[in-house]
Amino acid sequence: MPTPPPSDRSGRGRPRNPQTHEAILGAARDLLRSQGYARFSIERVAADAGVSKASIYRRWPTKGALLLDLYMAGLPSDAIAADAPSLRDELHRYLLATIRRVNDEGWREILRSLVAEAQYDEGTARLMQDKVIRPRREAGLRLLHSAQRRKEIAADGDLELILDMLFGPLWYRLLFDHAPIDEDFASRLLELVLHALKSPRRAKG
Amino acid sequence: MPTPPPSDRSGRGRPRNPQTHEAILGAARDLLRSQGYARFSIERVAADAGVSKASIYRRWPTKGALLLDLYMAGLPSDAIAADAPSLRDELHRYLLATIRRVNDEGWREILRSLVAEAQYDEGTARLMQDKVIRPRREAGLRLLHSAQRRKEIAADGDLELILDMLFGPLWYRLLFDHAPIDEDFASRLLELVLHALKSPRRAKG
Amino acid sequence: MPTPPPSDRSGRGRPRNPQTHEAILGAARDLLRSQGYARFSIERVAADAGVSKASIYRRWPTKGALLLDLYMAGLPSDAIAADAPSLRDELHRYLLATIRRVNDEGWREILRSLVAEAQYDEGTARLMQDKVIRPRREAGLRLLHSAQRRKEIAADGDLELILDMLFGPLWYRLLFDHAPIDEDFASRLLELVLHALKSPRRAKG
Amino acid sequence: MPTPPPSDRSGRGRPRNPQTHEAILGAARDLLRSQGYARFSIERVAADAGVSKASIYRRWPTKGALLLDLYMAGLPSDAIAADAPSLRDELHRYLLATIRRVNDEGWREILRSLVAEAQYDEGTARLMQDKVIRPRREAGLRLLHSAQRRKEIAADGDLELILDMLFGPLWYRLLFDHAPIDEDFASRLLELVLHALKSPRRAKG
DNA sequence: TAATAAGCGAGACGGTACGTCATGTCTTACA
DNA sequence: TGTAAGACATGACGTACCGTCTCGCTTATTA
Repeated sequence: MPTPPPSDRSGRGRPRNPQTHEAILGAARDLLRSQGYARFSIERVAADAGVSKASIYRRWPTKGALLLDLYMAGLPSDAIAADAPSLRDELHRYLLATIRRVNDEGWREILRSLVAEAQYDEGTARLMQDKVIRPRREAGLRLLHSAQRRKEIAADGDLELILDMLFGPLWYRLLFDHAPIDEDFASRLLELVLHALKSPRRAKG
Repeated sequence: MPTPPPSDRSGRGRPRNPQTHEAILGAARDLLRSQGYARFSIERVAADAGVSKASIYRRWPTKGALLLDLYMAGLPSDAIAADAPSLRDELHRYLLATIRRVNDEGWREILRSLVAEAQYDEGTARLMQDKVIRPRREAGLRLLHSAQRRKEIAADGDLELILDMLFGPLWYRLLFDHAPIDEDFASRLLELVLHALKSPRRAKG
Repeated sequence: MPTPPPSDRSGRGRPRNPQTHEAILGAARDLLRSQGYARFSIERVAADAGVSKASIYRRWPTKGALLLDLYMAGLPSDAIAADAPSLRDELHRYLLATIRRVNDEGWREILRSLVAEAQYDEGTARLMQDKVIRPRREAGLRLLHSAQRRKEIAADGDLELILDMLFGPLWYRLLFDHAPIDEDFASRLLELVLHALKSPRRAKG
Repeated sequence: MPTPPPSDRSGRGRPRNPQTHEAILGAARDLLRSQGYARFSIERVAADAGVSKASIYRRWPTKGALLLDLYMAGLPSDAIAADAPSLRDELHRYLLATIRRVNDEGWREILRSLVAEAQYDEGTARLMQDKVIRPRREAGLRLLHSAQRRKEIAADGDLELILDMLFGPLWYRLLFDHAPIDEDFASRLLELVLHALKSPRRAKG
C-alpha cells in the first residue's frame, strides 16, 4: 500500500477520483520512461494524463513528492527482511531483486530523478531521506543485528559503515553508469560485504 | 590553471576580457555557495557577474560545463598518486584531503550540482564521466596496480569493485547526508578497503 | 506619435523589433474587436501576434497599459483645438469626430475595456485619468477660456460643470447603450451646452 | 424587499436557508468595501460567508447578478417620485440622496463593479439596463412629464437628452473620479438642468 | 410514515489566465 | 571581427478563479 490518497477531513466533499490519481502516476511514469527527467514537467504530466495541473498540485506539493510516489508505487515487498534465517541468502535475494529493478529503464530514471530533485529541493531531500534512504538502512541494520544475535557474524562490526559499503556502490554505479549493475557485481559485492564483517573493528578515532 | 580561456581562432577580433572569465567563475561560485543549486541559473550568474548571458555561453556550452570548470578550478593536485610508496599512506592522505574539501559548503554544492545536472543533461553526464569519475578511478587503479607489483596486495583482487567500495560510500554520504564524512569515517573506510583486498576473489558468474 | 517604444539605457543591446510592437497592437486590436473584452487576455494576444508573453510584458506592465496604447494609437489629431475661431464650430467638429469613432465597434470596445480595467486596476485608473480624461478636459477648458476672452461666452460660467455636461452624456451612452450616439444627439447636446453657457452662475454653496 | 429568494418549483424539497442568503450578501458587501472589485471573487465570497460556491450559484447565475442584488438591497425608496409637486424640489432631493449614497465607499464600489462587470458580461449589461438605468430614467421621465402637465416646464423639451444631462455627469464623476460629487456639484447641476429645460428645442436632424 | 426533492458545505475537477523566470538564440552597437 | 547588452520565442513555474460536479448529509412536502 504505497500512498493512500490522503484526504484531510474524513468523508467531506467530493471524493477524489482514483482514476485521476492513477492517470497522473501512469502518465508520469510513461513520460519519465520515454523522455527522461529532462523533459519531465508537471505541465506535461497534466497534459498527458488529461488532468488539470491543479489536480496534480492538490495531491503532490512538489515534483519531488510525485516522483517519490512513483518510487513507492513501484516498490514491491522485496525490502530487506530483518528476520530472514540467513544473512547471506537474504542479502543475495535483496541484491538480485534490486539489480532487476535497477536495470529497468523506467525505474532507473525514477531513482536518478529523485536524486537530482533532492539536490535542489530541500523538501524532496527530506522525503528521500525518510522514505528511501533511512528505511533501507534500518531494515539492513535489523537484519545485521539479528545475524549478530545468531552469531552468524561478529558482535562488534561497524554496521553503519557496512551499510554504506552495501548501498554506496549501488548508487555510485547507478548515477554515474561507469559499470553495469549485474549479477556478477551483486555476487562480488556480497562477498566483499560479508568478508568485511569479519574485519576486526578498529578503535575509534 | 585548469581551464585556460580558450579562444578558437587565435588573434582575430576583439580579445576576450580575462576579467570577464574570472567574474563569471567568481559569481558562479558565490551564487552556488550562498544560494545553492536551486537558485543557480545562467541568468543569475550573468547578472551577478555584470556580464551578458552570451558571454557565458560563448565560453561554456552548458550549465554543466561551467559547473565542471568550477570543479576543475578548485581541484588542487591532491589526486591519488600512482607512484606513492605506500598504498595505505597514499589512500589515507587522499581520503583526508577529500574529506576536507567535501566539508566545505561551496565545494559540496559544486559536486551535488554536477550530479544533479548530469542526471538530465547527457553532455554533462559525459563530461562528468570523463573529468571526474574516470580520472579518479584510473589514478586509483594505477595505485593499486603498483601496490600489486610491490606485492603489497594480492595480484588477483577485484580492483574495480574495490574502487566502487572506496568512492561509492563517499558519494553516498555526500548526496544523501545521512551521516558525516569525517576522519573517523575515512579511517574505517580505509581499513575496510584494505581488508577487502585480502578477500579471496570469487570465480566469476 | 502615440507611444514611443521606451528603452531605458540608450543604444545598448539588441533594439526592440518594431514589427513585434506592431504585431502586438494589431493582434490586441483584432482580438478586442472580434471577441470583446471578455475574451481579451495577454495570453491570447501573445498567441495571436505570434509573440512571447514576455515581449508584451517588456513593453506594457499591465493589460490596462496595453489597452491605453491601443487608444493612443487610434487617436488622430482631432482633439479639441484651443485656438479655434468659433466655439460652436469647434465643439461641433469635435463631437462629430467623436461620434464617428465611437460608432466603430473596435474603438467602442477599447473605451469600454479601459473603463472596466480602470475599475480594478489602480494603475490603469491613474493612466486613464492622465491620458484620457484630463487631456480632453484641459483642451476643452482652454477652448472655453479663449471663447471667454473673445467674449463669445460669459466670463463667469461654471466651466468645469460645462465639461461634465459635455463629456458625461457621451460616456453614459457609450457605457450603457441605452440610446444611440449619433449626429442628432451631437447637435442637441451641443445646443444644450451652449445654452447652459448662458445660464447665470449661481452663488457657491 | 428587493430580491425574494426565488425557488422555481413551489414547496418541494428543503427550503433555502435565509441566513445563507444574508451571509452571502453580507460577505460580498464587506469584501467589496474592504478590498474593492479587484479582489472580489465568488471564491472569496463563499469562503468569507462560510458557504459553498454552489450555494451562491444556486441563487445568482453570475457575479453581475450578485452585484446587482447588492445594489438592490442597498436601494432605499429614494427613487425619483413621479408625482412630486415640485420638479426642482424633487430633483434636489433626489440628487442629495444620490450624493450621500455615492460618497459611501461601499456603495461606490458596488456601482463601479457593476459597470466593470457589465462591460464583459452581456447578461450583466442587460440586467444593469433593466434594473438600474431604465428605471431611473423612466421615473425621471414621468416626473418631467408631470411637470409638463403642470406647465412647470415647456411641453417641447428634449427630455431624453435632459436625462442624459442629469445622470451622465454623475456617472462620469463616479467612474473617473476627476472631481468630487458633493452638494455644490448637485446644486449647480440642478440649475443647469432646469435652465436647459428652457432651451428652445431644435428641429431634429 | 415513508418516499421524494431540494438545500447545504466540502471539495474535486478540467479549464484558462495570470505574471515570473530560465533557456538558448539572435541582432545590433561598440571596441 | 569579436564582445556585450538585451530582445526574442519557447515553455514551465505555481497560483487563483471559473463554473460544474459529486458526496453525504439535513430538512421539508407530499403520497
